[in-house]
Amino acid sequence: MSHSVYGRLMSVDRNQVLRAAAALLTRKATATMDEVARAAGIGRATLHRHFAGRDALVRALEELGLQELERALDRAGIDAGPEDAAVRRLVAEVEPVAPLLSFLVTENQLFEGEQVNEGWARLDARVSALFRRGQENGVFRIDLTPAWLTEAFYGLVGSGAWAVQDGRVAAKDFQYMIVELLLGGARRSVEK
Amino acid sequence: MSHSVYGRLMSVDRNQVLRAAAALLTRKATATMDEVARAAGIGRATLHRHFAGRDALVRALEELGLQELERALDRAGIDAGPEDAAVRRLVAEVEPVAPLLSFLVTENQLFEGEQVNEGWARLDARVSALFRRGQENGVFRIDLTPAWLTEAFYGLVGSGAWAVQDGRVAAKDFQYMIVELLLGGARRSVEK
DNA sequence: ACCGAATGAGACATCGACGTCTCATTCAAT
DNA sequence: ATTGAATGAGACGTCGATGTCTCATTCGGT
Repeated sequence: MSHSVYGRLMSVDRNQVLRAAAALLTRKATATMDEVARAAGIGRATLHRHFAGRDALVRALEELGLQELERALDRAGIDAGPEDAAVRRLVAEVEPVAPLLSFLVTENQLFEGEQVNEGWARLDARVSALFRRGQENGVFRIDLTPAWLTEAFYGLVGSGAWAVQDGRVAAKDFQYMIVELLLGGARRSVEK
Repeated sequence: MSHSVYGRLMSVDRNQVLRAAAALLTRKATATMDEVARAAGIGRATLHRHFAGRDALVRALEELGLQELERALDRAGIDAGPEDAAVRRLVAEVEPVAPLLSFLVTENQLFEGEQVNEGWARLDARVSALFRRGQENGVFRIDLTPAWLTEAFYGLVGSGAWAVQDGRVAAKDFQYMIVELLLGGARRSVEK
């Protein structure tokens, strides 16, 4: 018997395949199943053996992304300390998942309300709660709704990921650019 | 002879078809040519008579979007007066085109550098120049590159459009939410 | 060295969307 | 009323991607 991680025989690392798929689909969202397979270094048939179809693959990616995002939220310690610092930590932790997040957000827009993974709601709730707490503690302005700040957070992370990908922004500046704009805005401020 | 606008016989208003297509594709980027035709109230055959194929349709939408964006830039009077006020006017003028802009930006990401309309470069240059001028005049912070501010501008406009579409943000708050976040950021400021 | 699971390569049928074409019909101009 | 352009509906054929299947091969465990 050669049982491994989940009690199943596995020569190809499911998680590694997902990584490769994420890396490719992040750059080319319309990539073929065949292209995904090649990118993962496996045959198309094998890819199908692990993921029933393109849908299943995307769902698995969604699951992976949500897990990593939740973990990023955990590591960032969203619920403790000054909220602006928490946002800093959040962006830092989210950076590695940024491209995947961007892909999934775009992909979700296509679903047009079919059946959205409830994980997104939980994620939104956590991020939104951070901004709300910051408002209650007088750290964030109250005229921008938590829902919008959450949305803007996703948007900026996505924009940042693409900007880095296209070389319009240096990878090392990713965190700084996003955090500074999200927290401080573009206008020159007397404080700080 | 029934010559009309551009010297051709036209029963269907080409521009109106483009509007309908934009409205639909904005919501459902993967819409079929048939769906687009139905949305425009015409037959699929007629749609093909006006736009050789899906590519041609998207290109036409790109052209339309670029024209409207350029006009929005013109109307906003980007080159005059305080730069922060100019950004306000810019967002206000861009709002009607926001969904289409969002669609085109996403669509362009798929092209993966094939042949991008040079119009985007011109647009980027104009917006970027606004931010740069603002920096030179001490209105905007200099630690955020104009390229990134431009990118963030697109991103926030897109996020805003989707947030409104999904009802997460009130349509009337669109401009305010974007402008305030882009200019002032989320952090509570002593000034203002 | 052996055995069986897992893989890779390819063949195959299917399906959806596309692009083209035909033909009857509508409609505006004359 | 007549004419011709333009449209709508539908029939095709085509193509790319998908999903399934088979079979030879590889590879790890024993």
